[in-house]
Amino acid sequence: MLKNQRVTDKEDRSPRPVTMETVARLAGVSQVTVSRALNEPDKVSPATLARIRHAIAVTGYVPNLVAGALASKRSKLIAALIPSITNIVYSSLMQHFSQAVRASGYQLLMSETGFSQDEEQELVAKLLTRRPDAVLLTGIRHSDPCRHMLLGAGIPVVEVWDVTETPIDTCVGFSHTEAGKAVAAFVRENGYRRAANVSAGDERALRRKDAFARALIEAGFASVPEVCFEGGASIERGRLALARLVDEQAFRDGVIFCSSDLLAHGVLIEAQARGLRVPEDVAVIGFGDQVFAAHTLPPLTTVRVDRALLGERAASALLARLNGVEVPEKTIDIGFEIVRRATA
Amino acid sequence: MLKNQRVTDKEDRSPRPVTMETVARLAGVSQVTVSRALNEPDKVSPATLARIRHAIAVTGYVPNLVAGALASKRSKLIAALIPSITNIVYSSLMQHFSQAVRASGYQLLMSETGFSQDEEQELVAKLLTRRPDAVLLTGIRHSDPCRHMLLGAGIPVVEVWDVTETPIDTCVGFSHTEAGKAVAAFVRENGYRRAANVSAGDERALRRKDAFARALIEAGFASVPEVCFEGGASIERGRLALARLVDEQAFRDGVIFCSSDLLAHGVLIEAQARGLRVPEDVAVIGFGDQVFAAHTLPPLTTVRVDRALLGERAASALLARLNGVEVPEKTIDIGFEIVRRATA
DNA sequence: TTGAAAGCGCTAACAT
DNA sequence: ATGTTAGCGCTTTCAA
Repeated sequence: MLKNQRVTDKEDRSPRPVTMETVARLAGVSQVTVSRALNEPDKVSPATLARIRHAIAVTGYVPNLVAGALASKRSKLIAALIPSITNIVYSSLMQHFSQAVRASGYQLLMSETGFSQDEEQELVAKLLTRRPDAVLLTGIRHSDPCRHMLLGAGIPVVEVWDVTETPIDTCVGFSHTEAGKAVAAFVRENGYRRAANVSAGDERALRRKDAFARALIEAGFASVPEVCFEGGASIERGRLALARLVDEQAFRDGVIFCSSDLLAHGVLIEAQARGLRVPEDVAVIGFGDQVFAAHTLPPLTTVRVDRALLGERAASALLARLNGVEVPEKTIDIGFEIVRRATA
Repeated sequence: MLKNQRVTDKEDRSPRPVTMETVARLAGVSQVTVSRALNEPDKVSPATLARIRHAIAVTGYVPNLVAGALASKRSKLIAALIPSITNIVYSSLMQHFSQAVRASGYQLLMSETGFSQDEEQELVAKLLTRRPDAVLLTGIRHSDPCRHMLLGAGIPVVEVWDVTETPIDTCVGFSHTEAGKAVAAFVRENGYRRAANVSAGDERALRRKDAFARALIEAGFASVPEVCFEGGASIERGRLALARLVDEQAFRDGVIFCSSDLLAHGVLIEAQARGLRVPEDVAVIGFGDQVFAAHTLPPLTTVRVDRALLGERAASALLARLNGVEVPEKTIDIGFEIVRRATA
């Protein structure tokens, strides 16, 4: 007998994974019943349910969602592409979005595009390989192959942080052109005669900047000097920007519109280092209304975008489509708001 | 004929997904050959390879990794658990880690624990459901069920940001106790007679704080007042902390050790708002050496931890084990470094 | 170099 | 309330 066993189990030294079948045998039911106990417990009698739960506890069974996803064609995965995970503007959006979709049982597969369309396209290809149930994209500019892949996948897509009449599927955000114009109007209403732009290399930031400058030029400003950086915003770059504006572009006084609060904070610090008074000598307007904006010296005037709302709206747009609900509006504009504090 | 077709395809209105089989038929080969063309192109003749590639382009075939993962028992997925995605300390670690593992074809499934062990445990359960090939955890404190699940999964695990003699599998980080002591030594060497702590509610931060205070008390300091916050660090809380220290704890002068650069920055701002000179009245030491630390006013003295190195080491520890390489050391200490600038 | 067959662990019909 | 059967779209043997 013993010998027989030895012969039987040969090289069988790989630990068999615990599957539904394992649990089923222990509970004295069939494998499907275990599946039901997990997915539709009401359809299983209390007695069997208890036996199955016990068997699960005893075996330490962990459901295999990759098998489940293959069989059901639903992965319960949402792919999300953001430009940069270290940029709080995007990471906090992900935080809210993630929370909202998790409540419906979805997990997030997140990747960074580094603000590159090519990278984004490659990542979309990689991500679709996991058969996500939906996709979140940042911005409305995407390569054609990217759009095609997404369209071909036939899954809900939401583009965030911007609005367009022609989204891939749905989009939720606000108009960056309008934001730039609104800040220009604010600047004029407050009697500034000179203005400058400081901007990071974000396509949307550039559109705000351009709209801002255009509106001011049209209103009679002689020129709107600017300092633009490739890549991300930082306090260091904000300091550098003011230095350049003052030292190289002869910017003496006026208001500076920054494409992010981080840059604005840098401008504030550099102004202080140079003994420039804010807002008397240089006024500063940020963008984003990050948590620290209310606590700089002086408190920062900025443009608020409700990122929590953005995340929730993006999630509910996707969840609605995943639940087969008809969504009337393809485009949701959550707007923005100028928060006046003390720097302008 | 036409009629026949109609009858044949009944209700067949669901678009058949493009599978390897689809590609195979178009290329005139069997399905396995397509699989080989994708995974081991050298084992396929150039001619067939070309036909297959053409067929893939024509059909827009997107490989199904969920099927692949089920069959191969390798998901090419790494699960990562961090306390908070909006904390740059963790998000930048993820950025580096992600880059390193992506180079080997792995994707990241990331979730936030919100500094909670219970949440972490729940997330581990959820994540294991996706059958990741490896797991990254933040810190060395985990619930017992969490450890069990991970051990049971039989996959490589790396714990980051801390070191211990008894990791679940491997760990890479540095000693927070040693960091606290080192800062205390720095404080004494520089002749400070009074010190305080400002800390966020991070278990590791608390250990640094305690080691710092203990070392100073042992060295004869009368007391080390402290302000601790539950939850994350912020500039606002840094400002509030200095206010409390001065207004409520009669902290008149000395050095303040902050558990993060963000808190330190807040202290700096509040000091300025109160007309306190830095470092003459209050000296400040941060933690993390974030990019902005060199650009505050004055530039911030802080403790540098090489997060890029941490991410890379964590990745290579995991990748080595995934490749079946024997890893001699279970624990990697990447150390830290006090960066002296102008605030202390 | 290529193919046939057998699963991976689950869910989706369809019985009973 | 429970079970049977048939896949999901791949990879892994093993043959040819």
